[in-house]
Amino acid sequence: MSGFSEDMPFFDEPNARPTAPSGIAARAMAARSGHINAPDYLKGLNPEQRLAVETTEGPVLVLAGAGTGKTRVLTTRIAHILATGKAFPSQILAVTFTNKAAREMKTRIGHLVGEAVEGMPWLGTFHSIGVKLLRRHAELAGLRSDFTILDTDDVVRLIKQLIQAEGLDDKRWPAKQFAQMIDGWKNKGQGPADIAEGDARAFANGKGRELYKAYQARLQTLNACDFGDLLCHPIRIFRANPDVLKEYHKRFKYILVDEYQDTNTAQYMWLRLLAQRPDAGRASTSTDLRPAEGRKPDRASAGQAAPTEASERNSRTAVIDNKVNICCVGDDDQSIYGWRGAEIDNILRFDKDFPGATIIRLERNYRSTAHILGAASHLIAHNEGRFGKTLFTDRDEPEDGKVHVHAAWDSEEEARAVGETIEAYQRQKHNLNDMAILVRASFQMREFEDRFVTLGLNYRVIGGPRFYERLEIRDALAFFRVVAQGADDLAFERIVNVPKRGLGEATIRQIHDTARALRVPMLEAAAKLAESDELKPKPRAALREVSANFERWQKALETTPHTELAETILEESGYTDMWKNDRSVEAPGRLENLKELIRSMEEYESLRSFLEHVALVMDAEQNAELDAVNIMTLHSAKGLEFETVFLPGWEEGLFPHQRALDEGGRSGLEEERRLAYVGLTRAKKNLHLWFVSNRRIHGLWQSTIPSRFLDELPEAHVEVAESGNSYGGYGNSYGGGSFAPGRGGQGAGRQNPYGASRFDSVGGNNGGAEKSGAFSNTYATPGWQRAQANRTEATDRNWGSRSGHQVERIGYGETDSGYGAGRTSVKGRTIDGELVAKSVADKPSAFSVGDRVFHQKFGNGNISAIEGNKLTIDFDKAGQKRVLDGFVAAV
DNA sequence: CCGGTCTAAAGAACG
DNA sequence: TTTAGACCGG
Repeated sequence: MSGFSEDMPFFDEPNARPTAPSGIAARAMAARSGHINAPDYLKGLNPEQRLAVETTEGPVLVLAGAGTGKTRVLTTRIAHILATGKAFPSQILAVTFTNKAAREMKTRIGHLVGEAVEGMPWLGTFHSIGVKLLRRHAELAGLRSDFTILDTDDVVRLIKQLIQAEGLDDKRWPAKQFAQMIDGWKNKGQGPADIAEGDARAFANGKGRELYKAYQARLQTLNACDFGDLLCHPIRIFRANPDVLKEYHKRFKYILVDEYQDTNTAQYMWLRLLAQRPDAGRASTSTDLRPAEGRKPDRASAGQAAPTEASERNSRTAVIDNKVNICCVGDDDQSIYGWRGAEIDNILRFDKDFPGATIIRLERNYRSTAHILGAASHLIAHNEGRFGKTLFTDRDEPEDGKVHVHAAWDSEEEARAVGETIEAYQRQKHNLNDMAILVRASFQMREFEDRFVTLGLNYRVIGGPRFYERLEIRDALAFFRVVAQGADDLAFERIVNVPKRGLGEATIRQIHDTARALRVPMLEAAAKLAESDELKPKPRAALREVSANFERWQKALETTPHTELAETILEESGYTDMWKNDRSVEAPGRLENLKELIRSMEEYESLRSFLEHVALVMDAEQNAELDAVNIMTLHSAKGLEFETVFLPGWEEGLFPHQRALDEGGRSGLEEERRLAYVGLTRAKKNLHLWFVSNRRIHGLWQSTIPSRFLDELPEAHVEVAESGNSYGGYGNSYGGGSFAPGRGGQGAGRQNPYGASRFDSVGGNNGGAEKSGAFSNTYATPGWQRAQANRTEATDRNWGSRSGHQVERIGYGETDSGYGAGRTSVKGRTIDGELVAKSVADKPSAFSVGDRVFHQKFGNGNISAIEGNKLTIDFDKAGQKRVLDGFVAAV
């Protein structure tokens, strides 16, 4: 058992019996004696869910559509395995992607099974389980078991050093870019030797592979690894050490994977290694697969008497012990992380990877209204690469409204209208917490925030930078890291001159060189240098102090409680003082955060375990008390649900995003469509989509055309609504419905869905007149016409500020670009009839400085400057604006 | 070492 | 338009 240290008991099963509490065990036994009295935990499952829970043996793929009870199935399945005694908690490997999901599973299993979950050591994220494996077998990967986990920021800094060490220009070859490349390789499970020649050549004049190698070597000397290594190292260890792998084969009787559609190639390989059995599929009692000594093959069959169907299946299992009991749960239609390395193919070819797999579809949706489901299903049906599921619901309540599509003139009006609609809901006694605005790109948030601040409407931004990514937290952690792991050069470099001690670039360079020459960590090298006379007095004294500090702290590590030590470190290093003396607006907040950091340390037993959790699982807490509208990206909305959902920005170029189309082509478009599907299916009752005619992108006003996804919504489930403006008189419109009633779709314009849109004539003045005839369908209603007429005339109200307004930011320091005043309108553009539109490269403008031009929104003006196709124009009335040259005409 | 100035880039983000 | 990062001068 190489790699298992004494203090990490590994196959330490409780002797007596599975740890399911007696209550559950009793219920499980009752279940076995007949099907009439199913245990409580199975009650309330629909037939498909129940099948997914009870099909414990063999490979199973559960295709769980949005809102079909996926988590319930997963947790109940684990509870079922435990309750029926098929496995001990420690014999179940259950992986998720996020800490949140892992946490939720833990608590929900806890509710089902009682306290027994405490014994589920292998329920966690891919990464946390990866660390666990790697700590056990660190030496097989050339690491010590106290290795450090570097985050993205550390990695980039490290790579930058390497690039410079290679004598390369670090501006021409940005470290960030290379970090992403490495990440991509690791997502595919590729080491330096495995990467494609082309990839290796693409960076740093063909030095890509070398750099990658140097990077890995550097990590090893630092006794560190990056996130990707948490998967790749175990894979390599398993491959090179069959005996180690075999132990895990024996251990894990059941494997469960959440969100399987999001797995990347490395995760897939990792799972394959753990799931594969040397002679899988063949009934066998081969010695190497026998359970560990001192244990019966299967408690359930061995220990319980009644020969029921369940126990029979168990005894069969005991014979075919090498069968792969892997259950993957996911939804191919919600695969939205291809850009992060996820391989939707993993889920699509599950039955090829695991022959004889049972595929179970969960299509009964418990979340949304029939209209919402209808809209979402119809949209996603436009994708080709999918299993094909259709969500359905029994709900058919007359008061359920259709999906609302709104048009607005520009993004300001959009934010205004959404705000009004939210207030209207609020007057109907809806909680703000039950509402969410889901955007495609985070820069869209800005406009809503501005608006809500003006309105005094509480909101909360979810996502964004996390707690431990803040400057002060990262600094503090760097101190702790050096104390805990003296070889952590990156951390050392980060704080050696914090607060400023006069240790500039030159001194650090010198420490670096000394460390290299002596082959010791920088901390040690610094200590040596401080004693030598190679430095000038000033840096020498400073360095001496630093190394004395660390020496003292490292000694204290063994004797002092870690929270106390942490406080001492921050005090003695002068770090807290540094912020106390800082008079910037952020300083008090930073001090507060440091306090919070110390507070959160109390939950861990040692500095080391705390550091590991910080790297892997630390989230910013959010304030659920406050009633506030939720604002987040579509990506971070996956897995959530809200009573009322607003989806702004459904325009070509933004959604689907142009870059997704340019880089991903057809599959990029399909992923965008899945993202749209995710957005639609977040809504339980009310769903509002918005598109605008004008949006400012990177400071330039551009006209936009409605998203093709709008055209893909079925008319039967959609109605076009008047946009909220000052003419609407929204106050009491909900329930009564001032939205224009649709007439039932005739499907006009379906033949050429992407060439022209039935929204063309309403989204803006992009050639509406000539087109409207061809699209006289549902949307040619009086309400719609009115909305159009009003759209251009929308006026500002006198918005007063409300007292008690609160804003919460989860994370901080958003860096979104925003929109200012001024609007423009534009002539229409067409996109390719092909599904994938290409962006147009900047062409030099045909205009010259001084030309007199006309702009639909701003009127006449003179061009004062030209950059490529971007014009700066002094308008007679509207002042100076920057617009794209396609949007003006010569006068 | 600090602070002002210039430039380039600006999609989503898990651990 | 906004922003972070590099760059330069004091």
